[in-house]
Amino acid sequence: MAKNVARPKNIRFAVIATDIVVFRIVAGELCVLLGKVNTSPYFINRWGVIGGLVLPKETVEKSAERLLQTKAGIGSMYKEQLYTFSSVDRDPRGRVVSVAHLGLAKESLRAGEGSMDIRWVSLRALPDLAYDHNEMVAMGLERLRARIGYTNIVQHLLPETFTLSELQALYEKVLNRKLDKRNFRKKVLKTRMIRKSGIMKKEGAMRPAALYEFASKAVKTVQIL
Amino acid sequence: MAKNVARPKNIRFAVIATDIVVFRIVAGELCVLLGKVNTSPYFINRWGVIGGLVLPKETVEKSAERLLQTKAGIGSMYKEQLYTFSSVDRDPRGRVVSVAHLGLAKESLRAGEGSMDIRWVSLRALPDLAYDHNEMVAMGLERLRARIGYTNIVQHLLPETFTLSELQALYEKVLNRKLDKRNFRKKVLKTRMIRKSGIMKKEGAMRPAALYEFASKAVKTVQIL
DNA sequence: TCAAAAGTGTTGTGCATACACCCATGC
DNA sequence: GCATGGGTGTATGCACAACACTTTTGA
Repeated sequence: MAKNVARPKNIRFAVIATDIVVFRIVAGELCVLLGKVNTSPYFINRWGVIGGLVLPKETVEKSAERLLQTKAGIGSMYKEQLYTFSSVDRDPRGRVVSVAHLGLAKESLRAGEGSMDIRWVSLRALPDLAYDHNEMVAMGLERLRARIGYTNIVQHLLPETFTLSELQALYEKVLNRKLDKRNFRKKVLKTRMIRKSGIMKKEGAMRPAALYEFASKAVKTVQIL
Repeated sequence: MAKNVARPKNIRFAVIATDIVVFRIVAGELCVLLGKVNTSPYFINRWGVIGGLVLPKETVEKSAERLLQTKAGIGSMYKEQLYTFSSVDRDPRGRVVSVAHLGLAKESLRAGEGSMDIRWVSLRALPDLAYDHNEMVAMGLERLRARIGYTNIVQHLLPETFTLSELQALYEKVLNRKLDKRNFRKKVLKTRMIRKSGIMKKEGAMRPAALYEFASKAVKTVQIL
């Protein structure tokens, strides 16, 4: 290496944190998981995504998992790294570098029910969040939109079995636009990423719908849209 | 938030670092910038990508810029965040969380010339690197490959003006496969991401080639391949 | 006139889009 | 028999892949 640069006396000046932008469909709406933030005097009763400090003996991924568990009572879910936010003044209390994650939760999952401090909030009614969390949510949504077009990660927002109409509705929610039913079915079946479960869904006074399941739980890239 | 977790007595246990995987075409080969790593007794005379500690008053992006400047004498270049590596034992000396970046350098750029500690190394002859740097390089290459297919970032590997054959050769180097000349030209021109500069390149006993330039310096997403 | 790279079009095939009606069920 | 969502096919145009020869220049 060329030359040594002046080093700060204390090289451990920063705190490492992680934040998780968790999406989930709730009552037909694409929602994000928020928790109350109270870091007086800077943020009083604001909302923010779930996050917290990384511990000395855990990776940021493990930390994200632990924080979801302890702060929102959520078990395991699909997660991927999103972006690392390192603005010097992103936390008014001091230097905090946060590794943001994208998380996807199934509708069946229950989190923070009964708690006043944890809520699923529709993206169409997103408040001003603490810190740079609005930016994180925007980035998470952008990433989700991109990735459902070429991977099978939507499965993490769906139950084990689902109808094609439900799958299409989910794509439409995430992409925020209508899709053609026949073309959607052709495309999604052509990828072979889903297959018929063999079971039918009977519900109400309607023709029963075939229930499908994902062929592989591993994240795969396939051209869908 | 639900409950408080036990916090470590010193929450500032970690060091934040950044590493930059810089690609550049050198003599027709796709190369990556490496520097000598000597962290006795763990790594003696190994190679690794350029990196170092983030300072208290800089973002990781600024830090990457500074480190490239001071360690390799490189000015500004295109950079984007790649991934944050946080394995607990990725650095044998202690906990270091590193935010890796992807960098692209033009062939005209000179770095570390004359230094024994800085080298551009062909990807086809990549040695065992220090830390988790092989993983970083692999991830950087994967990202570059994906992104040249749908953005105009190749421009950062090219001089201001270039011929279509040079552009195609670059795509072939990065993707490591041959492309059809006529189809390549049609596709790349259809995106309108490049345009004729109006100048011709005369060289040797050959038909002169039209020189092209990028229409926009901003990173844009366009369907290319 | 030769060597070396630049430049250029057509055709077939498959894929995407647009679009509307019948089906199965429970009440 | 009606209301509700489930399920299906075709025609058209567009995009992509495969493919080979002529042009321009300097030596």
